[in-house]
This record gives sequence, structure tokens and C-alpha cells, in this order.
Amino acid sequence: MSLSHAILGFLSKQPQTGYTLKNEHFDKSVAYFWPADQTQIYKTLDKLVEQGFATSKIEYQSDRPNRKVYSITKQGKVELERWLGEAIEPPMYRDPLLVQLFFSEFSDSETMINVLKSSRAKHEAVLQALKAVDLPVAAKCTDYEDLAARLTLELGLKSKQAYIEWFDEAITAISAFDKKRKRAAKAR
Amino acid sequence: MSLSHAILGFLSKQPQTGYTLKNEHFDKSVAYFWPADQTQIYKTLDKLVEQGFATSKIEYQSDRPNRKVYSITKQGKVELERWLGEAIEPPMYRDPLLVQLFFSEFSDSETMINVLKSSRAKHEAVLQALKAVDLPVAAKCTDYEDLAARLTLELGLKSKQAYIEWFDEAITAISAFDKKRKRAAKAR
DNA sequence: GAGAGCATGTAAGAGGTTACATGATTCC
DNA sequence: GGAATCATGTAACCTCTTACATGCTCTC
Repeated sequence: MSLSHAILGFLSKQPQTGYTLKNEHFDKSVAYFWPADQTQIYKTLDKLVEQGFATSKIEYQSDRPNRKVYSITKQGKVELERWLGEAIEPPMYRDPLLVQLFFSEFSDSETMINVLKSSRAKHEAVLQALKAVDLPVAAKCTDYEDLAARLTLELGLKSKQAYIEWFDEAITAISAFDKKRKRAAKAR
Repeated sequence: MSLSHAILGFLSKQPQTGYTLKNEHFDKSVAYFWPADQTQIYKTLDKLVEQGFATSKIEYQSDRPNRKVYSITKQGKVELERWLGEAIEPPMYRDPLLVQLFFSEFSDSETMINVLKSSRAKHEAVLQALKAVDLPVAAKCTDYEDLAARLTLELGLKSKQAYIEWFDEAITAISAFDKKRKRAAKAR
């Protein structure tokens, strides 16, 4: 399970709480390829402690709620390293849009084109957000950490660009098919 | 939920059983963008009947197990059409590989490169499988059904190609970084 | 006085996977 | 004799999401 290992990764950088994991880490650096829910982060932290991969200490605070600070254990480090070398099966990507397209014969091409356009806009917005991320290009990275982050970003950019090219081709192809069909209907 | 609607789509083409849905449809046409588990197909069929979107009739067979043939209802057709026009949020893609890459500073670059190479090979295999699918190019489709199927395939091809280009760039970038680092260490 | 920030949690549910059970027939 | 095909299901589990609860402090 990747969430456990992502948490172990962040705890390797420094001991911290579920709250900071969520707000300072998951919602920032890895959000675009591994978003994590607050509830699940807390549950997973519990599990990591059970498994002996992390320990927690309560830090009492007077003016704010107490914090539970988690640290990675030796066992946790071993487990993280093991997992980092594991060849994991690429996950299946399920996109409802493709299901809609596949069965769009039961709707009509105009509706389908609108659905495609609206989806294209959403992907475009994500692409723009990714483009706005401020990280040096791979060749200019001096830290390995930056290089790794840059490369994850790069895949996001490439995938989104591929998607957007595809949207344009798909919309054009469906429009063209539609015109052809209308011309044929007129000729009869 | 897309599985329900994919089933409604297949039932629109013709009434059939859970068994044929799995073996003749899900495992073939839509397998690469919406694989479905047998157990879940049966569960979802029950749910569709409950919701009034499908009905079932038992067909008694003497030499083989009885079959439960499902048909879409009017309500089901209305629901499918409604869903086909819905603008659905693009799903989040979570790839453990990117988590591994992001935290690869806690392993070593050689290990990471091996993980990348092994993943690349798996993606390459899928790409080859997609290339082997026999469907006319979009411009030559005479049926709308073929066009829709072709376009879903096209996205798969494009995405995989983008992935593979990225793999090559990522592997090159990490190797280059590594050489630079080793040269710097030597110079000291 | 309202809302944001800090901080941790419970309960319930949706969607998907894995393992297992049954039992006849047909093909090698 | 063993495997594949036909055909439907149950039980248990994992991951993730949504809604809700608590309560103090600081800022507008």
C-alpha cells in the first residue's frame, strides 16, 4: 500500500503529526499523484505504529490541542527501503469518460462532444496548474530531491498534454463523422 | 458509478447474463479502460434490478447450469442516457511508481533505475497489446460504434506512448545526475 | 460574532479484489 | 483421469471518501 510508504517517506525527512502530513506535505508536493484524505492518514498512522514502523509521542500544548508526533523506526526504514526497490504492477486507469464515449451511440454525438469539451477544460486547468509549479528543469537540478520531484511533475505534464491532444482529435473525428452522416442523409 | 452504466450499455445492445457480460464483453472490448471483476458484476446486476434499471429471467437448461438473463428497462435506458450526458470529474490517477521515485533519495539511483526499467517493460507490453487491436482508423470508420471504440483505443495508445517517452527521459536524467555526482566526488 | 487555524478522531458506506464453493459436461 | 467451459454466488477484506464531532485561540 503506497500511502503507508509515502507516510514513511515523509517521516524519514522529519518526525511530524498527522496534521502536518496532510497540510504541509500531502496537500502540496504529492497532491497531483497521490492525494490523501485526512481520515485515512490518521488511520494509516495507527497501523504503522501497530506494525512497528513508527512510534508516536504526545506533545502537550496549553494554548492549542495536543499533538501526536510520529517518528519512523529502524524497522520502518528497512521496510521503506525494501518497498522502494519493489517492482510494482502499474495500476489500472479507469476513466468514466471512456465508458461514456464507448456507449455514446445510445446518446447523440452533440451531447458527447459537449461532454468531451467540458472534460477537456478540466484537464486543461490541471495542466495549467502543473505548468505553474516552480521547479528547475531536470538538467539543472543540483539536489537529487529536486530532480525526483521534477520528474514526477514531468510525467503529469506529459500525460495531460497527451490527453489534451487526444481531446482535440476525438472532437474533430466525431464532428467529421457527423457531417459525413448528415451529408449522406441529405443525398438520399 | 461507471460499472452500473457500462452494464446498462451492454444490456442496451442485448439482454444477457452476468457470465457473458464478463467473458464476452468486459474481458474484451472495454478491458483496457474498465476491467471488471466477476463478483462485482453479479453484485451490480442485483443492484440494477433493485433500482428498477434491469429485470432478470431465469432460463432453465438441462445440460448446463441455469442462466439468469438480464434486460434493461425503460427506466434503465433513461438513466443511461442521462448519465451519458453528465460532465464527470476526471478521476485521480495514483501511481505508486511516482511515490517510489519521489522518495528514491532514501534508496539509491541504481535501484530506482531498475524499478523504472521494469515498469517501462510492463507499459511497453501493454502498448504492444493495444497496437495489436484490430480496429479501423477513425477517418475510415463507417459505424459510429467503431469510431467510438477506436477513439477509446487511441487514448490508450497516446497515454502509453507518453509514459514510455517519459521513462526514457527519466532514466537518462537520473543516469546523468549520477555521473555528474560521481565526477564531483572524484574531483575532490 | 463569524470564520479560519490548530488538532484528532468516529461512523458509515462505496467500490473493488481475493479466496472459496458448487456441479454438470465436454475435450484431450 | 484432469482440465476447460458453463454459470452463479458468499464471505472477508482493503482502500478511499463523506459526514460529523470536539474545542480552544486568534483575527477581521
